[in-house]
Amino acid sequence: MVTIGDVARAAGVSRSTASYALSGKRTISAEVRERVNDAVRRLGYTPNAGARALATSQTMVIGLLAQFLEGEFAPAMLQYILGVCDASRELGYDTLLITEADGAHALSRITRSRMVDGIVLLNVAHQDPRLPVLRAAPQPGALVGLPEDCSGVDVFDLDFEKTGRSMVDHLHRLGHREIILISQPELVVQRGGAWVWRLRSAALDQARRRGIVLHAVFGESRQPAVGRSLHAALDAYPDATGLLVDNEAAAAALPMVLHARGIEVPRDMSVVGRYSDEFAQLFSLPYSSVDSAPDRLGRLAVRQLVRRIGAEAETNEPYVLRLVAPEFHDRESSAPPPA
Amino acid sequence: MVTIGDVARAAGVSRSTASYALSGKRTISAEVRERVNDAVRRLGYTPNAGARALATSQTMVIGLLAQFLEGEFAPAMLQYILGVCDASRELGYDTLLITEADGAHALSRITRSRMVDGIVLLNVAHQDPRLPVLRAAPQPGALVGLPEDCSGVDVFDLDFEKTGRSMVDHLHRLGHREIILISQPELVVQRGGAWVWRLRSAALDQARRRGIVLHAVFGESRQPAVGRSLHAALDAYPDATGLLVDNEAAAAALPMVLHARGIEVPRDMSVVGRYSDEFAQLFSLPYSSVDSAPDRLGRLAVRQLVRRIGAEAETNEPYVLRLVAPEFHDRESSAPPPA
DNA sequence: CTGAAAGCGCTTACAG
DNA sequence: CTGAAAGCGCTTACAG
Repeated sequence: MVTIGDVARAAGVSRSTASYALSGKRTISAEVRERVNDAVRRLGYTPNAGARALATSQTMVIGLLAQFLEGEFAPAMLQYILGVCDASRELGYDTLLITEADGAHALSRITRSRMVDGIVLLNVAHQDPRLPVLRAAPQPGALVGLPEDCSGVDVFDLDFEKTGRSMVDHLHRLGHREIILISQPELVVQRGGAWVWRLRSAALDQARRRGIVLHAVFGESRQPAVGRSLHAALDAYPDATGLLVDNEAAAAALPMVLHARGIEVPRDMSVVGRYSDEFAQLFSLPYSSVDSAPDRLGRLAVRQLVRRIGAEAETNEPYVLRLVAPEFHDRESSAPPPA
Repeated sequence: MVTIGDVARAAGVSRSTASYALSGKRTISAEVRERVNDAVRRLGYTPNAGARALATSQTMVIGLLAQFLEGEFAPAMLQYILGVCDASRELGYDTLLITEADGAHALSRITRSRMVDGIVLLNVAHQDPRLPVLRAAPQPGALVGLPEDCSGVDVFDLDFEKTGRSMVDHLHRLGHREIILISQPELVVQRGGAWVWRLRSAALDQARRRGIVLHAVFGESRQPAVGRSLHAALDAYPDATGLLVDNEAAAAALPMVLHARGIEVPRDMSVVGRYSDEFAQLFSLPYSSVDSAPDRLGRLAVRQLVRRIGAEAETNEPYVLRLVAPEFHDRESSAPPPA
């Protein structure tokens, strides 16, 4: 293994000079710098990450805690992961991906062993058992997902409340007076998936304000249950003229279900979803939707995390709570209700 | 930060004794061991990963190189990633996830800086630019995907040739005499996606042997193109009675297409796919399929990689080339052709 | 059964 | 502008 000592010897300088020449942390004569760079190239030198981490207390690695929970749609998670991973790399960091079932335990292991400079938590629950661990850790953390208690961390999420209201308003404005909301499975809510009820209760409230009827039901996360639940909802509320879908699996299953029932969108039924554009494209979901922007949220979290890693012991910068406004993407799946 | 020195002091022993007590690498009196363990618990000690890596030359991290290429179905990749990640953790390793576009460059960075003990390459192409880099690296590597040259690495893949033959035979046995094969997009093949043409040419050869007609076409990876391409294939070969689908996006789009054309499976058309069971379940694809077993392949690769990391400089164990036999999962989507 | 010391490969004050 | 030395926190021969 070629070390900085080899480089120094080849360049005829001391190890410290070689190190400074590479880091640029002090002025080095052009000639010496050239000799060092030459040696680096000739010998194919790359600093040992472990040694550097030990000396600097910086690993240049970000820990990413993902969770694949029952009742959630795994492919949707991938987009957050890729956003975080790509953004990290652009800022000079690698990504340690943690998928352990016991997230709190994994987080403790990762942070205490100093494997990472910071943590991104995905899929944060209302009262997330990982949060106390994260607050106690020496590294900063950024969340994608809004928990009950945001203290000590930077938080990013879609504004689900505004999303719910805007989805209702969109259909109300077109003249719909009875609509259905398909949420995530009830299991997700029970587990503390606050985003689900945040959208749901805001939608219910907005419907009340507008004086229209909203039937809020929980969907499923897998076929064939999800298809059945859609049919059940449509059977239960035959007069509904609009459908709000806050559930990826349901959105993916919806075309078949509507087709089977001979329902044409938007002629017979208006539909508005809430999922990422990537998702919409992959499955060609022909419904207007609010973009859940997983890539963007992941990137925002990383950017703030890296800023905080850099700031470190500096002025106590206040923690960020950023709720991204819903962006509506029109795919012409809504219209006034049938006469 | 609490170090092993703190533990040693608290336990009233030397640092080496504390270290040995924790590693168990030499016999320590029960009493001392207890004192050390107590101190560890009281102080909340966890070894510093960087320091340990420096001392042992072992990072206990596996590098996972994924690629998200145009024309490929990203959600399918997730299952390989999770297989690798979970298997690594079970064997005591963490996973560094690399998604950089320039895989060869990233691989070089990761291996030369000694961030990882071994490498898993996903989505390996026929002539993969990452392979020369991997062979030159000091760490061992395991591949998921069969390249042209397997020297110096352990290789795991589905037996795509056998898969292609068995899919054809399955329909031939039922009496089908004209069938269509939908492969991945041509772009994937051009880029060196050998698995695509391995299945395809084996299927073509097997059809020839059986004396039946096989129309092999390339599909698409996204809607709406994928739906159009399915319609086009069905328009082009109206007498075909069987459909082989080696394309996730096409499989996901197929129910809608068949529905739209009034084709009932298996009454009017027999269908056999090639995708993971997880995928089939997520989208409730009602077609019999050969399981692409991403989770299993990822796990196999990791297990062999870890074995090789352990073996290290030992007897030159020969490299493994393991092609997993196709497993057929019957979902009753095939039957004799209509009279 | 235990301890003192060297060494892993870096970086960075401290001196000049 | 450069070098000799200390130190980051571990592990592991070497001695006893």
